[in-house]
Amino acid sequence: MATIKDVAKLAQVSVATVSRVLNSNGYVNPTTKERVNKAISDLNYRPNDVARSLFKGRSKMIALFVPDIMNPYFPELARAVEDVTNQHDYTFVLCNTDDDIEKEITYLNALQQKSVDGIIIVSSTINKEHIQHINVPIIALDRILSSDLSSVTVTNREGAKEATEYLKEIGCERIAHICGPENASNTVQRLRGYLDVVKDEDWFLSSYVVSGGYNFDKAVEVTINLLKDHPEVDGIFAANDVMGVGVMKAAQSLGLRVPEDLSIIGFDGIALGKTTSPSLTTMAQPIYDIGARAAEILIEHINDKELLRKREEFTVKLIERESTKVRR
Amino acid sequence: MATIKDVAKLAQVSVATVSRVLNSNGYVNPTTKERVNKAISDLNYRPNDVARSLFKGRSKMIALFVPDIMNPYFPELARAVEDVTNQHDYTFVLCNTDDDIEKEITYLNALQQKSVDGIIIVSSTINKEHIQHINVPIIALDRILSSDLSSVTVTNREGAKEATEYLKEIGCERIAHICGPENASNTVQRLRGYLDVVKDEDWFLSSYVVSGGYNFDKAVEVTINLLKDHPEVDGIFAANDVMGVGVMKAAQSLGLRVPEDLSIIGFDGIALGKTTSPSLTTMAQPIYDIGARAAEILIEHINDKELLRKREEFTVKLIERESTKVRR
DNA sequence: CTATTGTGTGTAACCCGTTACATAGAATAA
DNA sequence: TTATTCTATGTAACGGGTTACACACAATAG
Repeated sequence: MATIKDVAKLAQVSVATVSRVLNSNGYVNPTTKERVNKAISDLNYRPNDVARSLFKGRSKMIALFVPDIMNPYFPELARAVEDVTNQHDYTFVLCNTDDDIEKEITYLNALQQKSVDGIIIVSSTINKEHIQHINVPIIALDRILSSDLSSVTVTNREGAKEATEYLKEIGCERIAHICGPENASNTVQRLRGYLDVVKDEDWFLSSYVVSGGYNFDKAVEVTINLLKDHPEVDGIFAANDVMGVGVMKAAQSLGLRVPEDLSIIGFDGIALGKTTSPSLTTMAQPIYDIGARAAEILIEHINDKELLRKREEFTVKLIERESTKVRR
Repeated sequence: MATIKDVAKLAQVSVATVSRVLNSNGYVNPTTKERVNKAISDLNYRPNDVARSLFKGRSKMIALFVPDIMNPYFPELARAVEDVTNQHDYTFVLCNTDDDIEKEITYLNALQQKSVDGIIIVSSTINKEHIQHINVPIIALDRILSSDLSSVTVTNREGAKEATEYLKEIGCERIAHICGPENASNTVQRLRGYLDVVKDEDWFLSSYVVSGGYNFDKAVEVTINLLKDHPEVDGIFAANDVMGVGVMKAAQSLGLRVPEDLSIIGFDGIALGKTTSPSLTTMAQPIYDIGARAAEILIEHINDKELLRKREEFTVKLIERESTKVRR
């Protein structure tokens, strides 16, 4: 690979002049500039980003932490972050953390050593202390990690409330909830939204809430148990779509008709919900927009270290599909 | 951030000695070593990887090109590559190419400028010429890009043949095929496997093959048309699971029972196939293993520039689920 | 007892850019 | 006409590591 010295030699100028041409700063005589550009293209020269990074202390890389890219919520998020990242000439690094704090810390260190410019984090385990000594901008996504971090989230509680109310509206009289893992903040929010609607109903039982850990197989299993114990349940709000589809699978395996016998609503709005028969009604998040916005805010922080903390909250939107009865 | 000089000063040695301790090479007196290690931990020093990369000309980064991480086949692949990558202390860079050669070339250049150590590519557009002047090891995944590249693929043709034969065995008498996009090499292979079985059947019609572009919505659409034109079709081999689920959706929307009226088999073995009712019978690829193996071979190439080209082919395996009639 | 090898450490060049600073001629201002 | 500013370019330090080479002393060999 040609270096800036080779270009300088061929164009008969100093490396400083070549650098000026490359970065369009300082004075360069148009004739000289042309000579340098010719040398650059003749040698097919491309500046070494590593050397640049070393001097600048910045690497033009952005990392995204997700628990597991195999969870279908994350690919769209990752895609959004990558797209924005690329538009701004950053390179995108993906880190699967398994919500394992050890792995997260290892990544945090490795990325710092690589002078990564910023990190977007979806995590249930990282807290203020883990990141206080990190001098790279961090954005919390989907969940809030620390009071002094910018974040992009959604109206989990309100959305959950709306989902549950929707089930009531269409005529469900016993509504259960399959919630996520206890340690995730959005599990708590969505559960609260559900309880906001049902806790004062005379039919409400605490056993109408069971945890499916945001996991398909677990959701199938707990739903089967729930429906066996409580055949009166005619509506289920699943805290995410993966579990919503699990609930549908469970219902169908028990011979229940969806939505005639059981209405199901999910949360997230991932593509999976469109593939089932019947397709899944859901409270959809603008997943791509969330990821894109997080990346934009991160880049703002990178460009302006003094930028104040931002908190942005997207609203979720009901998508009526086939897993719920038609509104009367 | 502390530098090696700070450590050297604190430990009262030269930077060379610190470097020797860090890299465990050369002679270092045990006492000195201890002093250096103390200084390192006192300062919480971590070597700057950018400086290291500049000197070494290697960055400890590996990139994966996929058409689109939102296609559910790729997250598992990406996960595998990332896991292996991490085990060997590499950082994982994900690139969504949309099978757009412009984007691919842009990435190739950007990664070279970053001294990336190796690239794993899934692409239908990149060919020999695009990569001949690239001096970084490249592995072709899922599809073969160039005769001189190591690759990891699956037995597409044999798997397709087996899938089609399976439909025959369970009693299907008119078997159609929803194929992938024309430009993908595995589309061609899977189509050949299908034709190997059916081309000499007296019932076979060329209109039994339609393209669904590996896409859910497209597959739903073309299947509806196919089944309207050819109500005699009682078995469909979809070239991937996403389309297989689309076929199921189409069949159910037409009021057909699966598998009683129509048996459906997919290809890939992604998690999606387990979520539907009925669940999707498929020719499963060992997706994780494929990705992991590609990453391992890449690392072998990185460590040994003289390593000969390797061609590894994984076999696919029938997973009988509920979308096909039971074998008589 | 000298020659050789092993041990332990430091100096400085190198990787490849960027940029502060120096220099100098040309253009403009006073 | 002289002072000042603008234009144009070069030299060299710098970023933070790694390592070739030099040097010195200790241990072992002959």
